[in-house]
Amino acid sequence: MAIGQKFHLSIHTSEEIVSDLPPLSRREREVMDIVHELGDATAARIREHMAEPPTDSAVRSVLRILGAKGHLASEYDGPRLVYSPTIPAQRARRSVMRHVLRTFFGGSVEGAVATLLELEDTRLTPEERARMKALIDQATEEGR
Amino acid sequence: MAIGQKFHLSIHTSEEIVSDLPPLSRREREVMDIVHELGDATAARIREHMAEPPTDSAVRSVLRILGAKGHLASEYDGPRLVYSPTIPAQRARRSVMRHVLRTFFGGSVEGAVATLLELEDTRLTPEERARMKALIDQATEEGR
DNA sequence: ACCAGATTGTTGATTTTTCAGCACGGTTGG
DNA sequence: CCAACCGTGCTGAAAAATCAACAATCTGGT
Repeated sequence: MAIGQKFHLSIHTSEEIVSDLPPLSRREREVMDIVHELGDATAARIREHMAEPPTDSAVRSVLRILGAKGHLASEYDGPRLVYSPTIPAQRARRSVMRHVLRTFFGGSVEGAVATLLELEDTRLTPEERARMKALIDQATEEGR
Repeated sequence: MAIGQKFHLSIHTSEEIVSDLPPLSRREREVMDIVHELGDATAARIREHMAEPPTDSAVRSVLRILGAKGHLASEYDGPRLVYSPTIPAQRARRSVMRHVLRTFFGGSVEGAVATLLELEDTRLTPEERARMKALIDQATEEGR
């Protein structure tokens, strides 16, 4: 992708309608996911997390493009660049949840919660359980 | 993509590790999402749901490729083909949730539930509320 | 039987994505 | 000082994805 080029504002594709940022290719999305998971990360660290990592320089290319597209911000930490999502984490979380809720659960919050609770590796402490119930009541109180 | 070709089993990219099916390109993912949302659908109906739909024949190309890749199954309903996901809905739901949970919520079920409940358009009936609380207790009882 | 319109699959050209090679700058330690 | 590294960004070539045009097939109505 020619870096300087104009992005004609569009579409999602899946998973997000991250505002009006250009859509992501496959590799780009993989990288974005990793950065979201890590919070922020260097090129090397990102590469470590890839299932079938290409060359180091290839990873950097993707990072540069993601920067140009406005999906990633970068900052120097000593000698090396650290990348992080431009979209605030909370907003990204909501956006993904909204999309998943709609696409896979027909909008049913209950269905989504049920699936979350049924995941094999779900372990709840009594505190979590209590807080979650409280959240449910609270949501209702607030007119939801 | 050459249709007859071998897919060397791999990776997700995001959103899912749908088993060992080949990964999805951007358009392909968009189409898959639509099919998941609709349950099943014809080419025309899928096209209607696209934000910036290409030609009808372009959509069909994608559908055919998704079929070849094993992501979609198709069946004739009278004159026309109806497409549906090969992966059972419940399995797809779990898979996506697992991915989102890990990528965006650091594995915190509580965090995910909180976001679900805070979505603007979340409206709960008293029954739903009650059932969700029951689900929480139930999950715990079952050693989770 | 025939036609108009709709549905499907194929092909090949164009655009995008993916990736490795290379060159440059900065750091470290011998 | 200068070699051996590490990190960075650019460039261009190979691979994949995207898409429209086309031809074939089927449907239903006249």
